[in-house]
Amino acid sequence: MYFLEYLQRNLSVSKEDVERLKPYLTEKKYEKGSYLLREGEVCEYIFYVNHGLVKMYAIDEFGKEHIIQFAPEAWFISDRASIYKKEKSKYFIEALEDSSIMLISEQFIAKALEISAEYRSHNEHLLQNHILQLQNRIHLLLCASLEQRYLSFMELYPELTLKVPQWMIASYLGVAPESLSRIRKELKNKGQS
Amino acid sequence: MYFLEYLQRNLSVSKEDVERLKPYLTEKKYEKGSYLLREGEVCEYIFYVNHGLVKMYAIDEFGKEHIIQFAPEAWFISDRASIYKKEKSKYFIEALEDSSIMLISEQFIAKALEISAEYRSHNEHLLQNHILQLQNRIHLLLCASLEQRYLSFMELYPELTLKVPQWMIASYLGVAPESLSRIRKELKNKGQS
DNA sequence: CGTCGAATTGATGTCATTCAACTACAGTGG
DNA sequence: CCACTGTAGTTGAATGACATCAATTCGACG
Repeated sequence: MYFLEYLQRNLSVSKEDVERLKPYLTEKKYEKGSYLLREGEVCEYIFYVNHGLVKMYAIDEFGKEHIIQFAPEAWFISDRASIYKKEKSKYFIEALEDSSIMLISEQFIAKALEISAEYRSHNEHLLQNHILQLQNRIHLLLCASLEQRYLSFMELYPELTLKVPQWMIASYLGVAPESLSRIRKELKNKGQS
Repeated sequence: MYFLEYLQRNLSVSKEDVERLKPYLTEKKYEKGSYLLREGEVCEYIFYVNHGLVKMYAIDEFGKEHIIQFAPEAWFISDRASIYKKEKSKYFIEALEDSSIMLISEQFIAKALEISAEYRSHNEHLLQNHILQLQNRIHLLLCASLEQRYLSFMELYPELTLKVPQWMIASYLGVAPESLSRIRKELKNKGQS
């Protein structure tokens, strides 16, 4: 159970505590193409990717997909808006590969916050990090050229640059796949000259 | 002291606790056009707007301003990335009107977290809300047309639609002021017909 | 009334999108 | 083993949306 390893490594949670928390966790396998969350459902879990790869995306009024986030191994992903406000989600979360996912329920979080001061600060750390991520994304969308955004994508997700199809990266960056293709060509030429 | 009112109203913090926390707070007046934070400085505070109006923005490589957030009365604003990681900020925070700002130091937050379980959940609430805001912004930037973004700006900041100059709204939306002007014209025509 | 910044408008330019054609490659079934 | 199919990626041409530039109007304020 990779998530519990993660907990023990990062938080030095005792074995007894781990045992007490286990009932609030579920490990679930998802096949490639299956959904962790669908638009219109209320999100119930924070998902931790033990193994595999997952994307979260929205569909716009024209039926176009816009990728909000990727979550490779050891990342968290979730629609916090939906969990927090018990609203229907606007997003899909879908497995891009066969994946093993840890479903972290609200009860788990409540219990863990209660038991462990360390978990409290860890939870805050996660929230803070999420904010940094999102703020950085906004910064890039507002201030940076497509080229810069692509370069910083490769920094953020180096493993993914080769693994996921290019049209998904384009969707994440907010451009048409053809445009990304042209940018990559330019970058190649720059690199040579 | 409006922020303390806010605390007492939202958190039923006792008077004694308020007294204990006061030393970690500063109220400061900022004149229109003065800076709460400059690019390159490390942000030390969460700012709470007792009264007035404030904007946070970045300057891109061409010298263009991009507004990340507005904070009217009773809003919080800060560069959490800078506070949290003790990094130099990429942002400016500037008063758009003469403003009264509460400077909330990290010591304040640490103390309050220690003293009050209620403050802990309040703090989490703030972080969650910030995430919702940011995620919504990203959603709009990726999925929505300029027109939709403008409409949802007016929903989010109804007071500001008239108060702040249009070119700032354009900057917030990520377009040229001329483009926003044309969109507004279209909206007017639609409304009539 | 004159000045300055903001907003509008029109003309033009630029960049990304769209559409379509074509290549490359993987998987399928004869 | 080879055609058949579908998906991804590239490329070119046409289109469209927004940016830019310049001129003008509007409105607040001294």
